[in-house]
Amino acid sequence: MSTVLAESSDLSGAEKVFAFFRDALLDGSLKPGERLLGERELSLKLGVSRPLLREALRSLAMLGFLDIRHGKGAYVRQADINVLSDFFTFSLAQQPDILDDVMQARIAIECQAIRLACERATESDLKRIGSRLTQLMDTLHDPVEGGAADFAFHQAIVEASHSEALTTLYGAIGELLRRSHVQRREVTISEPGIVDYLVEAHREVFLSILERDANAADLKLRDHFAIGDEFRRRSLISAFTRRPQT
Amino acid sequence: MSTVLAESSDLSGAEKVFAFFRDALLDGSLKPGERLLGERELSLKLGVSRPLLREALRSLAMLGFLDIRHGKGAYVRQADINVLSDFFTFSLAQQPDILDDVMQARIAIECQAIRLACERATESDLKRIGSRLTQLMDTLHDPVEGGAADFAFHQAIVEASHSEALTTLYGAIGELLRRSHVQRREVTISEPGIVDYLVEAHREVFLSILERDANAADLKLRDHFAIGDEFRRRSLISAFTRRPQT
DNA sequence: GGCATTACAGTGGTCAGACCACTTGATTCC
DNA sequence: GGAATCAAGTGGTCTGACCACTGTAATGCC
Repeated sequence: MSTVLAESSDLSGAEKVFAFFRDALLDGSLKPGERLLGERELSLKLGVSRPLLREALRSLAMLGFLDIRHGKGAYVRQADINVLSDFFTFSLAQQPDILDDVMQARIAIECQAIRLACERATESDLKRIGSRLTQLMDTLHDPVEGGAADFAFHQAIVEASHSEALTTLYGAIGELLRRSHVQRREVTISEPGIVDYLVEAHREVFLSILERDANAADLKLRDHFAIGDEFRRRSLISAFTRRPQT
Repeated sequence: MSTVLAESSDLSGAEKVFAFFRDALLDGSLKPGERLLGERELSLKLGVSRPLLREALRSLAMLGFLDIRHGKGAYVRQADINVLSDFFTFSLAQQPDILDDVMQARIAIECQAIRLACERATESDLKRIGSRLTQLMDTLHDPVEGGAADFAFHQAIVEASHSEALTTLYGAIGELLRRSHVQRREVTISEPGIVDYLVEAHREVFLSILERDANAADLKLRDHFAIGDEFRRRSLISAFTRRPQT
Protein backbone atom coordinates (compact mmCIF):
# COMPACT_ATOMS: atom_id res chain seq x y z
CA MET A 1 0.00 0.00 0.00
CA SER A 2 2.93 2.33 0.61
CA THR A 3 3.94 1.53 -2.94
CA VAL A 4 0.59 2.69 -4.19
CA LEU A 5 0.87 5.93 -2.29
CA ALA A 6 4.37 6.57 -3.57
CA GLU A 7 3.19 6.20 -7.18
CA SER A 8 0.09 8.24 -6.78
CA SER A 9 1.44 11.77 -6.40
CA ASP A 10 -0.23 12.79 -9.66
CA LEU A 11 -3.45 10.78 -9.21
CA SER A 12 -6.66 12.38 -8.10
CA GLY A 13 -8.11 11.23 -4.81
CA ALA A 14 -10.67 9.00 -6.48
CA GLU A 15 -8.11 7.47 -8.80
CA LYS A 16 -5.92 6.75 -5.82
CA VAL A 17 -8.72 4.85 -4.09
CA PHE A 18 -9.70 2.83 -7.14
CA ALA A 19 -6.06 1.98 -7.79
CA PHE A 20 -5.78 0.70 -4.24
CA PHE A 21 -8.74 -1.61 -4.66
CA ARG A 22 -7.76 -2.74 -8.14
CA ASP A 23 -4.28 -3.70 -6.95
CA ALA A 24 -5.46 -5.29 -3.71
CA LEU A 25 -8.05 -7.43 -5.51
CA LEU A 26 -5.63 -8.45 -8.24
CA ASP A 27 -2.66 -9.28 -6.01
CA GLY A 28 -4.86 -11.20 -3.60
CA SER A 29 -4.22 -9.07 -0.53
CA LEU A 30 -7.99 -8.61 -0.41
CA LYS A 31 -9.98 -11.79 -0.77
CA PRO A 32 -13.71 -12.58 -0.85
CA GLY A 33 -15.09 -12.66 2.67
CA GLU A 34 -12.46 -10.34 4.11
CA ARG A 35 -13.48 -7.21 5.97
CA LEU A 36 -12.07 -3.81 5.05
CA LEU A 37 -10.70 -1.35 7.56
CA GLY A 38 -13.37 1.06 8.81
CA GLU A 39 -14.04 4.09 6.64
CA ARG A 40 -12.35 6.54 8.99
CA GLU A 41 -9.21 4.46 9.31
CA LEU A 42 -9.02 3.58 5.63
CA SER A 43 -9.52 7.16 4.45
CA LEU A 44 -6.63 8.22 6.71
CA LYS A 45 -4.44 5.45 5.33
CA LEU A 46 -5.21 6.38 1.75
CA GLY A 47 -4.89 10.10 2.41
CA VAL A 48 -8.37 11.01 1.15
CA SER A 49 -11.52 12.33 2.74
CA ARG A 50 -14.15 9.98 4.02
CA PRO A 51 -16.92 11.15 1.62
CA LEU A 52 -14.57 10.54 -1.27
CA LEU A 53 -13.79 7.06 -0.01
CA ARG A 54 -17.53 6.47 0.34
CA GLU A 55 -18.04 7.39 -3.31
CA ALA A 56 -15.61 4.68 -4.28
CA LEU A 57 -17.03 2.15 -1.86
CA ARG A 58 -20.58 2.75 -3.06
CA SER A 59 -19.46 2.32 -6.66
CA LEU A 60 -17.65 -0.93 -5.93
CA ALA A 61 -20.63 -2.16 -3.96
CA MET A 62 -22.91 -1.42 -6.86
CA LEU A 63 -20.58 -3.35 -9.15
CA GLY A 64 -20.86 -6.25 -6.76
CA PHE A 65 -17.27 -6.30 -5.52
CA LEU A 66 -18.12 -5.17 -1.98
CA ASP A 67 -20.89 -5.87 0.50
CA ILE A 68 -21.40 -2.90 2.80
CA ARG A 69 -23.21 -3.56 6.09
CA HIS A 70 -24.46 -0.71 8.26
CA GLY A 71 -22.82 -0.91 11.69
CA LYS A 72 -20.62 -3.84 10.70
CA GLY A 73 -18.27 -2.85 7.93
CA ALA A 74 -17.54 -3.50 4.28
CA TYR A 75 -16.68 -6.98 3.05
CA VAL A 76 -15.08 -8.14 -0.16
CA ARG A 77 -17.51 -10.36 -2.01
CA GLN A 78 -17.40 -12.70 -4.89
CA ALA A 79 -19.36 -10.95 -7.57
CA ASP A 80 -22.15 -13.11 -8.90
CA ILE A 81 -25.02 -12.98 -11.33
CA ASN A 82 -27.04 -10.85 -8.91
CA VAL A 83 -25.09 -7.84 -10.03
CA LEU A 84 -27.18 -8.01 -13.17
CA SER A 85 -30.11 -6.44 -11.37
CA ASP A 86 -29.11 -2.82 -11.26
CA PHE A 87 -27.51 -2.90 -14.64
CA PHE A 88 -30.58 -4.24 -16.36
CA THR A 89 -33.03 -1.92 -14.72
CA PHE A 90 -31.13 1.06 -16.04
CA SER A 91 -29.97 -0.44 -19.32
CA LEU A 92 -33.32 -1.66 -20.54
CA ALA A 93 -35.01 1.49 -19.31
CA GLN A 94 -33.14 3.37 -21.98
CA GLN A 95 -34.63 1.35 -24.82
CA PRO A 96 -37.65 2.83 -26.59
CA ASP A 97 -40.98 0.96 -26.47
CA ILE A 98 -39.56 -1.29 -23.84
CA LEU A 99 -42.84 -1.97 -22.06
CA ASP A 100 -44.15 -3.85 -25.09
CA ASP A 101 -40.98 -5.71 -25.95
CA VAL A 102 -40.21 -6.70 -22.36
CA MET A 103 -43.26 -8.91 -22.66
CA GLN A 104 -41.11 -11.26 -24.75
CA ALA A 105 -38.55 -11.54 -21.97
CA ARG A 106 -41.38 -12.14 -19.54
CA ILE A 107 -42.84 -14.96 -21.62
CA ALA A 108 -39.40 -16.50 -22.08
CA ILE A 109 -38.56 -16.53 -18.40
CA GLU A 110 -41.98 -17.41 -17.03
CA CYS A 111 -42.65 -20.28 -19.43
CA GLN A 112 -39.33 -21.91 -18.60
CA ALA A 113 -39.79 -21.15 -14.91
CA ILE A 114 -43.23 -22.71 -14.74
CA ARG A 115 -41.83 -25.91 -16.27
CA LEU A 116 -39.21 -26.04 -13.55
CA ALA A 117 -41.77 -25.09 -10.89
CA CYS A 118 -43.80 -28.18 -11.81
CA GLU A 119 -40.75 -30.27 -10.94
CA ARG A 120 -39.24 -28.32 -8.10
CA ALA A 121 -41.89 -26.35 -6.21
CA THR A 122 -41.98 -27.03 -2.46
CA GLU A 123 -45.08 -26.89 -0.26
CA SER A 124 -43.88 -23.52 0.90
CA ASP A 125 -43.65 -22.30 -2.70
CA LEU A 126 -47.19 -23.49 -3.45
CA LYS A 127 -48.52 -21.78 -0.34
CA ARG A 128 -46.92 -18.52 -1.39
CA ILE A 129 -48.31 -18.74 -4.94
CA GLY A 130 -51.75 -19.47 -3.49
CA SER A 131 -51.49 -16.52 -1.16
CA ARG A 132 -50.48 -14.25 -4.02
CA LEU A 133 -53.43 -15.56 -6.02
CA THR A 134 -55.77 -14.60 -3.20
CA GLN A 135 -54.28 -11.14 -3.11
CA LEU A 136 -54.72 -10.87 -6.86
CA MET A 137 -58.40 -11.77 -6.52
CA ASP A 138 -58.84 -9.06 -3.91
CA THR A 139 -57.47 -6.31 -6.16
CA LEU A 140 -59.17 -7.01 -9.47
CA HIS A 141 -60.80 -3.60 -9.85
CA ASP A 142 -57.77 -1.50 -9.02
CA PRO A 143 -55.29 -1.25 -11.92
CA VAL A 144 -52.33 -0.14 -9.79
CA GLU A 145 -52.70 -2.56 -6.88
CA GLY A 146 -54.08 -5.24 -9.16
CA GLY A 147 -51.12 -4.89 -11.49
CA ALA A 148 -48.73 -5.15 -8.58
CA ALA A 149 -50.54 -8.21 -7.19
CA ASP A 150 -50.51 -9.78 -10.66
CA PHE A 151 -46.77 -9.24 -10.89
CA ALA A 152 -46.26 -10.71 -7.41
CA PHE A 153 -48.20 -13.85 -8.38
CA HIS A 154 -46.04 -14.42 -11.43
CA GLN A 155 -42.89 -13.66 -9.51
CA ALA A 156 -43.77 -16.36 -6.97
CA ILE A 157 -43.96 -18.84 -9.84
CA VAL A 158 -40.52 -17.84 -11.07
CA GLU A 159 -39.14 -18.23 -7.55
CA ALA A 160 -40.67 -21.69 -7.35
CA SER A 161 -38.42 -22.68 -10.27
CA HIS A 162 -35.46 -22.58 -7.90
CA SER A 163 -33.25 -21.36 -10.70
CA GLU A 164 -31.03 -18.55 -9.55
CA ALA A 165 -30.42 -17.43 -13.13
CA LEU A 166 -34.12 -17.20 -13.99
CA THR A 167 -35.05 -15.59 -10.67
CA THR A 168 -32.32 -12.99 -11.01
CA LEU A 169 -33.10 -12.14 -14.61
CA TYR A 170 -36.77 -11.80 -13.72
CA GLY A 171 -35.91 -9.62 -10.75
CA ALA A 172 -33.69 -7.51 -12.97
CA ILE A 173 -36.59 -6.60 -15.22
CA GLY A 174 -39.09 -6.63 -12.34
CA GLU A 175 -39.67 -2.90 -12.30
CA LEU A 176 -40.34 -2.89 -16.02
CA LEU A 177 -42.73 -5.80 -15.64
CA ARG A 178 -44.64 -4.21 -12.79
CA ARG A 179 -45.15 -1.12 -14.92
CA SER A 180 -46.17 -3.28 -17.85
CA HIS A 181 -48.74 -5.05 -15.65
CA VAL A 182 -50.22 -1.78 -14.44
CA GLN A 183 -50.32 -0.38 -17.95
CA ARG A 184 -52.13 -3.41 -19.31
CA ARG A 185 -54.60 -3.28 -16.45
CA GLU A 186 -55.34 0.38 -17.08
CA VAL A 187 -55.86 -0.23 -20.78
CA THR A 188 -58.14 -3.27 -20.40
CA ILE A 189 -60.03 -2.37 -17.22
CA SER A 190 -63.23 -1.47 -19.04
CA GLU A 191 -63.31 -4.46 -21.39
CA PRO A 192 -66.34 -6.75 -20.86
CA GLY A 193 -65.31 -10.11 -19.41
CA ILE A 194 -61.91 -8.96 -18.19
CA VAL A 195 -62.59 -9.78 -14.54
CA ASP A 196 -63.83 -13.29 -15.32
CA TYR A 197 -60.80 -13.82 -17.54
CA LEU A 198 -58.36 -12.68 -14.86
CA VAL A 199 -59.95 -14.96 -12.27
CA GLU A 200 -60.08 -18.04 -14.51
CA ALA A 201 -56.73 -17.62 -16.18
CA HIS A 202 -54.71 -17.22 -12.99
CA ARG A 203 -56.58 -20.00 -11.23
CA GLU A 204 -55.90 -22.38 -14.12
CA VAL A 205 -52.23 -21.47 -14.15
CA PHE A 206 -52.01 -22.26 -10.44
CA LEU A 207 -53.88 -25.55 -10.89
CA SER A 208 -51.53 -26.54 -13.70
CA ILE A 209 -48.59 -26.21 -11.33
CA LEU A 210 -50.38 -28.30 -8.73
CA GLU A 211 -50.83 -30.99 -11.36
CA ARG A 212 -47.06 -30.94 -12.00
CA ASP A 213 -47.35 -31.32 -15.77
CA ALA A 214 -44.62 -29.10 -17.25
CA ASN A 215 -45.85 -29.11 -20.85
CA ALA A 216 -49.46 -28.44 -19.89
CA ALA A 217 -48.43 -25.63 -17.53
CA ASP A 218 -46.30 -24.00 -20.25
CA LEU A 219 -49.23 -24.15 -22.66
CA LYS A 220 -51.68 -22.82 -20.09
CA LEU A 221 -49.42 -19.88 -19.38
CA ARG A 222 -48.98 -19.11 -23.09
CA ASP A 223 -52.78 -19.21 -23.46
CA HIS A 224 -52.97 -16.77 -20.57
CA PHE A 225 -50.62 -14.38 -22.37
CA ALA A 226 -52.37 -14.78 -25.73
CA ILE A 227 -55.83 -14.08 -24.31
CA GLY A 228 -54.44 -11.12 -22.38
CA ASP A 229 -53.16 -9.79 -25.70
CA GLU A 230 -56.60 -10.33 -27.22
CA PHE A 231 -58.27 -8.23 -24.51
CA ARG A 232 -55.68 -5.56 -25.09
CA ARG A 233 -56.27 -5.66 -28.85
CA ARG A 234 -60.01 -5.38 -28.33
CA SER A 235 -59.52 -2.47 -26.01
CA LEU A 236 -57.44 -0.67 -28.63
CA ILE A 237 -60.11 -1.31 -31.26
CA SER A 238 -62.79 0.00 -28.91
CA ALA A 239 -60.81 3.13 -28.31
CA PHE A 240 -60.36 3.61 -32.04
CA THR A 241 -64.03 2.97 -32.72
CA ARG A 242 -65.20 5.44 -30.08
CA ARG A 243 -62.90 8.28 -31.01
CA PRO A 244 -64.55 9.47 -34.30
CA GLN A 245 -67.85 9.87 -32.39
CA THR A 246 -66.32 12.13 -29.75
CA MET B 1 -40.67 13.84 -9.56
CA SER B 2 -42.97 15.23 -6.90
CA THR B 3 -44.71 11.89 -7.02
CA VAL B 4 -41.45 10.13 -6.32
CA LEU B 5 -40.75 12.43 -3.41
CA ALA B 6 -44.21 11.90 -1.98
CA GLU B 7 -43.73 8.14 -2.08
CA SER B 8 -40.29 8.16 -0.67
CA SER B 9 -40.89 9.19 2.94
CA ASP B 10 -39.55 5.83 4.15
CA LEU B 11 -36.67 5.55 1.69
CA SER B 12 -33.13 6.29 2.71
CA GLY B 13 -31.39 9.17 0.99
CA ALA B 14 -29.47 6.93 -1.35
CA GLU B 15 -32.55 4.88 -2.25
CA LYS B 16 -34.39 8.08 -3.03
CA VAL B 17 -31.69 9.14 -5.46
CA PHE B 18 -31.51 5.81 -7.24
CA ALA B 19 -35.30 5.68 -7.47
CA PHE B 20 -35.26 9.11 -9.07
CA PHE B 21 -32.86 7.98 -11.76
CA ARG B 22 -34.63 4.70 -12.34
CA ASP B 23 -37.98 6.41 -12.78
CA ALA B 24 -36.59 9.25 -14.90
CA LEU B 25 -35.00 6.77 -17.28
CA LEU B 26 -38.14 4.61 -17.36
CA ASP B 27 -40.59 7.41 -18.05
CA GLY B 28 -38.29 9.01 -20.59
CA SER B 29 -37.78 12.32 -18.83
CA LEU B 30 -34.04 11.58 -19.01
CA LYS B 31 -32.63 10.46 -22.32
CA PRO B 32 -29.10 9.62 -23.54
CA GLY B 33 -27.21 12.79 -24.32
CA GLU B 34 -29.21 14.93 -21.93
CA ARG B 35 -27.47 16.93 -19.25
CA LEU B 36 -28.46 16.64 -15.57
CA LEU B 37 -29.13 19.59 -13.31
CA GLY B 38 -26.00 20.68 -11.45
CA GLU B 39 -25.18 18.78 -8.28
CA ARG B 40 -26.19 21.62 -5.97
CA GLU B 41 -29.53 22.16 -7.63
CA LEU B 42 -30.31 18.48 -7.99
CA SER B 43 -29.44 17.64 -4.39
CA LEU B 44 -31.81 20.41 -3.27
CA LYS B 45 -34.55 19.07 -5.52
CA LEU B 46 -34.12 15.54 -4.23
CA GLY B 47 -33.80 16.65 -0.62
CA VAL B 48 -30.43 14.98 -0.05
CA SER B 49 -26.94 16.22 0.66
CA ARG B 50 -24.53 16.82 -2.17
CA PRO B 51 -21.97 14.22 -1.07
CA LEU B 52 -24.73 11.65 -1.00
CA LEU B 53 -25.83 12.60 -4.48
CA ARG B 54 -22.23 12.33 -5.60
CA GLU B 55 -22.04 8.77 -4.28
CA ALA B 56 -24.95 7.86 -6.49
CA LEU B 57 -23.64 9.76 -9.48
CA ARG B 58 -20.22 8.14 -9.21
CA SER B 59 -21.83 4.71 -9.00
CA LEU B 60 -23.96 5.31 -12.07
CA ALA B 61 -20.93 6.64 -13.89
CA MET B 62 -18.98 3.50 -13.03
CA LEU B 63 -21.80 1.42 -14.47
CA GLY B 64 -21.60 3.45 -17.63
CA PHE B 65 -24.94 5.21 -17.43
CA LEU B 66 -23.60 8.70 -16.81
CA ASP B 67 -20.70 10.65 -18.18
CA ILE B 68 -19.46 13.17 -15.62
CA ARG B 69 -17.40 16.10 -16.92
CA HIS B 70 -15.48 18.34 -14.54
CA GLY B 71 -16.68 21.92 -14.98
CA LYS B 72 -19.42 20.96 -17.45
CA GLY B 73 -21.90 18.65 -15.80
CA ALA B 74 -23.16 15.08 -15.91
CA TYR B 75 -24.67 13.61 -19.06
CA VAL B 76 -26.86 10.57 -19.54
CA ARG B 77 -25.25 8.03 -21.80
CA GLN B 78 -26.44 4.91 -23.50
CA ALA B 79 -25.16 1.97 -21.54
CA ASP B 80 -22.94 -0.33 -23.54
CA ILE B 81 -23.77 -3.98 -23.01
CA ASN B 82 -20.14 -4.90 -23.71
CA VAL B 83 -19.21 -3.37 -20.38
CA LEU B 84 -21.15 -6.10 -18.67
CA SER B 85 -19.60 -8.86 -20.76
CA ASP B 86 -16.14 -7.69 -19.72
CA PHE B 87 -17.31 -7.64 -16.15
CA PHE B 88 -18.46 -11.24 -16.39
CA THR B 89 -15.21 -12.35 -17.93
CA PHE B 90 -13.31 -10.97 -14.96
CA SER B 91 -15.71 -11.72 -12.12
CA LEU B 92 -17.41 -14.97 -12.85
CA ALA B 93 -14.55 -17.06 -14.09
CA GLN B 94 -14.23 -18.54 -10.60
CA GLN B 95 -17.86 -19.68 -10.37
CA PRO B 96 -18.15 -23.09 -12.03
CA ASP B 97 -21.65 -23.74 -10.68
CA ILE B 98 -23.13 -20.85 -12.61
CA LEU B 99 -22.52 -22.56 -15.93
CA ASP B 100 -25.13 -25.20 -15.16
CA ASP B 101 -27.87 -22.92 -13.90
CA VAL B 102 -27.38 -20.36 -16.65
CA MET B 103 -28.54 -23.11 -18.99
CA GLN B 104 -32.07 -22.45 -17.74
CA ALA B 105 -31.77 -18.83 -18.79
CA ARG B 106 -30.46 -19.96 -22.15
CA ILE B 107 -33.38 -22.31 -22.73
CA ALA B 108 -35.87 -19.64 -21.68
CA ILE B 109 -34.50 -17.00 -23.99
CA GLU B 110 -33.75 -19.18 -26.99
CA CYS B 111 -37.07 -21.02 -27.03
CA GLN B 112 -39.01 -17.77 -26.99
CA ALA B 113 -36.63 -16.22 -29.50
CA ILE B 114 -36.99 -19.04 -31.98
CA ARG B 115 -40.78 -18.66 -31.87
CA LEU B 116 -40.40 -15.00 -32.72
CA ALA B 117 -37.76 -15.77 -35.35
CA CYS B 118 -40.28 -17.98 -37.18
CA GLU B 119 -42.53 -14.93 -37.49
CA ARG B 120 -40.03 -12.14 -37.87
CA ALA B 121 -36.81 -13.40 -39.46
CA THR B 122 -35.78 -11.49 -42.59
CA GLU B 123 -33.90 -12.96 -45.56
CA SER B 124 -30.79 -11.36 -44.16
CA ASP B 125 -31.37 -13.06 -40.78
CA LEU B 126 -31.81 -16.44 -42.44
CA LYS B 127 -28.65 -15.95 -44.47
CA ARG B 128 -26.70 -15.17 -41.33
CA ILE B 129 -28.06 -18.19 -39.46
CA GLY B 130 -27.20 -20.38 -42.45
CA SER B 131 -23.69 -18.96 -42.58
CA ARG B 132 -23.23 -19.61 -38.88
CA LEU B 133 -24.48 -23.17 -39.42
CA THR B 134 -21.83 -23.70 -42.09
CA GLN B 135 -19.17 -22.42 -39.75
CA LEU B 136 -20.45 -24.75 -37.04
CA MET B 137 -20.14 -27.70 -39.41
CA ASP B 138 -16.56 -26.74 -40.21
CA THR B 139 -15.48 -26.74 -36.56
CA LEU B 140 -17.07 -29.90 -35.23
CA HIS B 141 -13.85 -31.51 -34.01
CA ASP B 142 -12.46 -28.51 -32.19
CA PRO B 143 -14.11 -27.91 -28.79
CA VAL B 144 -13.01 -24.27 -28.49
CA GLU B 145 -13.77 -23.05 -32.01
CA GLY B 146 -16.70 -25.41 -32.27
CA GLY B 147 -18.17 -24.12 -29.03
CA ALA B 148 -17.78 -20.56 -30.22
CA ALA B 149 -19.37 -21.34 -33.58
CA ASP B 150 -22.20 -23.13 -31.78
CA PHE B 151 -22.81 -20.08 -29.62
CA ALA B 152 -22.73 -17.79 -32.67
CA PHE B 153 -25.35 -19.93 -34.41
CA HIS B 154 -27.71 -19.68 -31.44
CA GLN B 155 -27.04 -15.99 -31.05
CA ALA B 156 -28.05 -15.39 -34.65
CA ILE B 157 -31.38 -17.04 -33.89
CA VAL B 158 -31.92 -14.76 -30.90
CA GLU B 159 -31.10 -11.75 -33.07
CA ALA B 160 -33.59 -12.94 -35.69
CA SER B 161 -36.31 -12.58 -33.02
CA HIS B 162 -35.99 -8.80 -33.34
CA SER B 163 -36.73 -8.43 -29.65
CA GLU B 164 -34.44 -5.95 -28.00
CA ALA B 165 -35.22 -7.33 -24.55
CA LEU B 166 -34.31 -10.90 -25.49
CA THR B 167 -31.23 -9.85 -27.43
CA THR B 168 -30.00 -7.71 -24.56
CA LEU B 169 -30.51 -10.39 -21.94
CA TYR B 170 -28.80 -12.96 -24.15
CA GLY B 171 -25.90 -10.66 -24.87
CA ALA B 172 -25.34 -9.95 -21.22
CA ILE B 173 -24.89 -13.61 -20.38
CA GLY B 174 -23.17 -14.24 -23.72
CA GLU B 175 -19.71 -14.83 -22.33
CA LEU B 176 -21.08 -17.30 -19.81
CA LEU B 177 -22.93 -19.10 -22.59
CA ARG B 178 -19.91 -19.25 -24.83
CA ARG B 179 -17.98 -20.84 -21.97
CA SER B 180 -20.83 -23.20 -21.34
CA HIS B 181 -20.79 -24.24 -25.00
CA VAL B 182 -17.05 -24.88 -24.95
CA GLN B 183 -17.30 -26.79 -21.70
CA ARG B 184 -20.03 -29.04 -23.01
CA ARG B 185 -18.05 -29.65 -26.18
CA GLU B 186 -14.95 -30.60 -24.20
CA VAL B 187 -16.92 -32.96 -21.99
CA THR B 188 -18.79 -34.70 -24.82
CA ILE B 189 -16.14 -34.69 -27.57
CA SER B 190 -15.31 -38.36 -27.22
CA GLU B 191 -18.86 -39.63 -27.00
CA PRO B 192 -19.81 -41.93 -29.89
CA GLY B 193 -22.35 -40.29 -32.17
CA ILE B 194 -21.74 -36.77 -30.99
CA VAL B 195 -20.74 -35.45 -34.39
CA ASP B 196 -23.79 -36.88 -36.13
CA TYR B 197 -25.97 -35.47 -33.39
CA LEU B 198 -24.48 -32.00 -33.70
CA VAL B 199 -24.93 -32.00 -37.46
CA GLU B 200 -28.50 -33.26 -37.42
CA ALA B 201 -29.73 -31.26 -34.45
CA HIS B 202 -28.55 -27.90 -35.70
CA ARG B 203 -29.71 -28.56 -39.26
CA GLU B 204 -33.16 -29.47 -38.01
CA VAL B 205 -33.34 -26.37 -35.86
CA PHE B 206 -32.48 -24.23 -38.88
CA LEU B 207 -35.02 -26.04 -41.05
CA SER B 208 -37.70 -25.51 -38.43
CA ILE B 209 -37.15 -21.76 -38.68
CA LEU B 210 -37.36 -21.91 -42.45
CA GLU B 211 -40.70 -23.70 -42.12
CA ARG B 212 -41.90 -20.83 -39.91
CA ASP B 213 -43.76 -23.09 -37.48
CA ALA B 214 -43.21 -21.55 -34.03
CA ASN B 215 -44.47 -24.49 -31.96
CA ALA B 216 -42.48 -27.04 -33.93
CA ALA B 217 -39.34 -24.93 -33.76
CA ASP B 218 -39.68 -24.55 -29.98
CA LEU B 219 -40.10 -28.30 -29.60
CA LYS B 220 -37.17 -29.03 -31.92
CA LEU B 221 -34.92 -26.74 -29.91
CA ARG B 222 -36.00 -28.30 -26.60
CA ASP B 223 -35.24 -31.72 -28.08
CA HIS B 224 -31.82 -30.37 -29.06
CA PHE B 225 -31.15 -29.29 -25.46
CA ALA B 226 -32.48 -32.55 -23.98
CA ILE B 227 -30.36 -34.76 -26.24
CA GLY B 228 -27.34 -32.57 -25.55
CA ASP B 229 -27.94 -33.19 -21.86
CA GLU B 230 -28.12 -36.92 -22.54
CA PHE B 231 -24.75 -36.91 -24.27
CA ARG B 232 -23.33 -35.00 -21.35
CA ARG B 233 -24.84 -37.43 -18.87
CA ARG B 234 -23.38 -40.37 -20.80
CA SER B 235 -20.02 -38.71 -20.88
CA LEU B 236 -20.08 -38.24 -17.09
CA ILE B 237 -21.05 -41.89 -16.62
CA SER B 238 -18.22 -42.97 -18.96
CA ALA B 239 -15.74 -40.93 -16.97
CA PHE B 240 -16.99 -42.46 -13.74
CA THR B 241 -16.81 -45.95 -15.21
CA ARG B 242 -13.27 -45.49 -16.45
CA ARG B 243 -11.82 -44.01 -13.28
CA PRO B 244 -11.63 -47.17 -11.10
CA GLN B 245 -9.58 -48.85 -13.82
CA THR B 246 -6.94 -46.14 -13.88
C1' DG C 1 -13.41 45.98 -35.79
C1' DG C 2 -10.81 42.00 -34.50
C1' DC C 3 -8.00 39.53 -31.37
C1' DA C 4 -6.06 38.50 -26.87
C1' DT C 5 -6.44 38.72 -22.01
C1' DT C 6 -8.86 38.86 -17.75
C1' DA C 7 -12.73 38.30 -14.74
C1' DC C 8 -16.71 35.99 -13.32
C1' DA C 9 -20.36 32.57 -12.87
C1' DG C 10 -21.40 27.99 -12.76
C1' DT C 11 -19.76 23.49 -12.89
C1' DG C 12 -17.60 19.29 -10.60
C1' DG C 13 -13.89 17.57 -6.88
C1' DT C 14 -12.66 17.34 -2.28
C1' DC C 15 -12.25 18.43 2.50
C1' DA C 16 -13.25 18.85 7.80
C1' DG C 17 -16.25 18.27 11.34
C1' DA C 18 -20.59 17.22 13.20
C1' DC C 19 -24.46 14.29 14.20
C1' DC C 20 -27.62 10.18 13.46
C1' DA C 21 -28.57 5.05 13.03
C1' DC C 22 -27.01 0.35 13.50
C1' DT C 23 -24.30 -3.54 15.54
C1' DT C 24 -21.97 -5.90 19.01
C1' DG C 25 -19.98 -6.92 23.30
C1' DA C 26 -19.57 -5.92 28.12
C1' DT C 27 -21.67 -4.75 32.38
C1' DT C 28 -25.33 -4.42 35.61
C1' DC C 29 -29.64 -5.67 37.62
C1' DC C 30 -33.32 -8.83 38.90
C1' DG D 1 -29.04 -17.24 34.01
C1' DG D 2 -31.57 -13.99 31.36
C1' DA D 3 -32.90 -9.35 30.26
C1' DA D 4 -31.85 -4.57 30.00
C1' DT D 5 -28.64 -0.87 29.51
C1' DC D 6 -24.51 1.31 28.10
C1' DA D 7 -20.43 2.23 25.43
C1' DA D 8 -17.49 1.70 21.50
C1' DG D 9 -17.06 1.20 16.82
C1' DT D 10 -19.30 0.84 12.60
C1' DG D 11 -21.70 2.95 8.42
C1' DG D 12 -25.09 6.92 6.70
C1' DT D 13 -25.77 11.60 6.06
C1' DC D 14 -25.36 16.44 6.64
C1' DT D 15 -23.42 21.49 6.44
C1' DG D 16 -20.31 24.64 4.88
C1' DA D 17 -15.98 25.71 3.04
C1' DC D 18 -12.49 25.78 -0.51
C1' DC D 19 -10.09 24.15 -4.87
C1' DA D 20 -9.99 23.06 -10.00
C1' DC D 21 -12.18 23.27 -14.50
C1' DT D 22 -15.12 25.29 -18.27
C1' DG D 23 -17.28 28.66 -20.89
C1' DT D 24 -18.87 33.25 -21.58
C1' DA D 25 -18.73 38.08 -21.29
C1' DA D 26 -16.23 42.23 -20.68
C1' DT D 27 -12.20 44.95 -21.32
C1' DG D 28 -8.01 46.49 -23.38
C1' DC D 29 -4.83 46.75 -27.18
C1' DC D 30 -3.56 47.08 -32.02
